[in-house]
Amino acid sequence: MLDATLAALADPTRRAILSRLAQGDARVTDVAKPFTISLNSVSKHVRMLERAKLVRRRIEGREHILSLNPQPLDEAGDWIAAQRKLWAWRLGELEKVLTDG
Amino acid sequence: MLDATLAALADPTRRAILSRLAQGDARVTDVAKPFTISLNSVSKHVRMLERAKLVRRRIEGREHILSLNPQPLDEAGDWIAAQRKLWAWRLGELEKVLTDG
DNA sequence: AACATATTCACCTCTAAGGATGAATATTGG
DNA sequence: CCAATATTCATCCTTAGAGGTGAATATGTT
Repeated sequence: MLDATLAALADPTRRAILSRLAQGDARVTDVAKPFTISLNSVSKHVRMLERAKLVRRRIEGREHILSLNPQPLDEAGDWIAAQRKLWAWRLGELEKVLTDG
Repeated sequence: MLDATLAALADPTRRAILSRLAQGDARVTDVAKPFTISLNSVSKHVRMLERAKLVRRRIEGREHILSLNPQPLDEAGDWIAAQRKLWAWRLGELEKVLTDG
């Protein structure tokens, strides 16, 4: 699942959509407002965020209300945190070898 | 810079390459060994990792030695951590409203 | 000089993503 | 019923990525 999550996060438009939703649930139109691109393009971005399960949609009449789902972000964060630790350890060992022995 | 970093991390082959390099510097050929795809394709993945500055290359004779650069990973990790906090806060507030208010 | 090794370059194919526009669908409000 | 609103569907264009193969380049070895 990391694939879809990280790919979804790689696009600045989608990150902006997520930031918007972090302030509260919103309709597709609301979310699209700040962008210069077409509503249709925003709709596609939203669909990708849904595919990555970062965003959920509930339909109320003709309005689609979007909300965040933190789970995939947690997973991605955990993976990166684990790598950070590994890398830091590895670079620390290297340092030891260079200075101490 | 987040764009390139997250896009680079979105591919499983590239994440595997990074994991390999976390165990120690290695040549392009070494890094390519576990994969069934061609050396050429791996070389291209390495180039993308370099573009994202996650990997550095030093040339020793005919060998290109690859090593990790943790900085972009730190930035990506920080962004995700910040979002996680924001989202958690937002969902916490929502919870309050639902139960208490 | 000749050969092997390490890596990239130049192309080609296929698929997916990002953008646009115009039409279709569903719902709400007079 | 009819018009406006909210959203997606269908289609098109362009660009980038992931994969492949074969040739080119550079270095090391005998």
